[in-house]
This record gives sequence, C-alpha cells and structure tokens, in this order.
Amino acid sequence: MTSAQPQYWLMKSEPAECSIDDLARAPGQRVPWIGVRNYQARNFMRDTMRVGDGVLFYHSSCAEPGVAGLARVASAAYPDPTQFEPASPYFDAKSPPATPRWLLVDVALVKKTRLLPLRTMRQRPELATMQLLKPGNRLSITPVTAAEWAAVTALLDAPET
DNA sequence: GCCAACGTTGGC
DNA sequence: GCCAACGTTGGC
Repeated sequence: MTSAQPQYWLMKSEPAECSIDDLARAPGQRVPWIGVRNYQARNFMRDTMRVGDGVLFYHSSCAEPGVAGLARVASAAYPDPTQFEPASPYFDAKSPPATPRWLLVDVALVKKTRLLPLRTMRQRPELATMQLLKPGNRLSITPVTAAEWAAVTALLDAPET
C-alpha cells in the first residue's frame, strides 16, 4: 500500500517569532520550522509527514490566537541547525552532532487567510474533535483529520458572521 | 502575571 | 524504574 492519502497538520508558531506575514515575506515564501524541542512533535515530522501535506498555520501565545493561513510541508525532515548554535535559544548542548536529536521540515505558504480565532473554533461543534481544542493540549504540531481540515477551510472561506 | 497541564530530569 | 521537583506551554 503505497498510495498516499492526503495528510493534514496544525502547526503552532508564535507570531513574534514567525507570523504568517513573515512566512509570506520569506525567500520562496518558505521557512525551516526551527525550534521544535518536543519528541512527539519531532516524531511527526520525522516519521509521518510527507512533502505536500496540508498545514494549518496557527498563531499561538499572542493577543489573538487562531489559524492565520494555509501552508504545506515542503521538505523531508532534516537536522535543525539551531540545536548546534550556542547563541540560539534553541541550542541543545546534549545533541550529538553525528546523530542530531532535533529535526525540522520546511513549510511553504499556500495562502494567508483571515484569522479564524481560537475562541470561534471552540464554538464550532464540527471542530470539537481537534487535538488543539483538547484540554491541556500543548503540542506544537498535531495531526488534523480530513474532516477537520474540510471544516476549517470551509469556515475560512465562509463570510465572516 | 497567573496557573493548569504535562513533559523532562535526576536522585534514589 | 519510580516519582517528586522543576520547567515550559499557552490561554486567559
């Protein structure tokens, strides 16, 4: 079974670090997803993501958290260079250079959308299954089902109410 | 700034 | 391998 079903993800980014506008201004409208230091999120990038997977680009830790755009996975996983940069906040002294602990993928812009606020998402029963909305969720990368993706993109396309 | 949730660390 | 302490996330 090699046929690839489309896969979808939600990826959190602090807009003070990299906003949807920063992504739109980046060379090739593409950025390396630096800074993931959680094994579960790393494993998603390393083991499950494929080039072309859909990404909900989510703004976290900001005044208006929510989905700010659509993107796609643009590379296979490769070592996150910031783990070896002592001046970086993402430096990890324990990561062996020969077998880097932390990986990343490149993410490319598909389109900036209007903001779909977290508070709105919480009100939509069709989104209730999203891992993002589960109590205590902190994972910065979570899988999104095809049904959830369809529901989110439908809300983004719908006129604001 | 608070705090709940939860992942990681390290002593034993 | 247990588990308490600690650190981080991230909404509010």
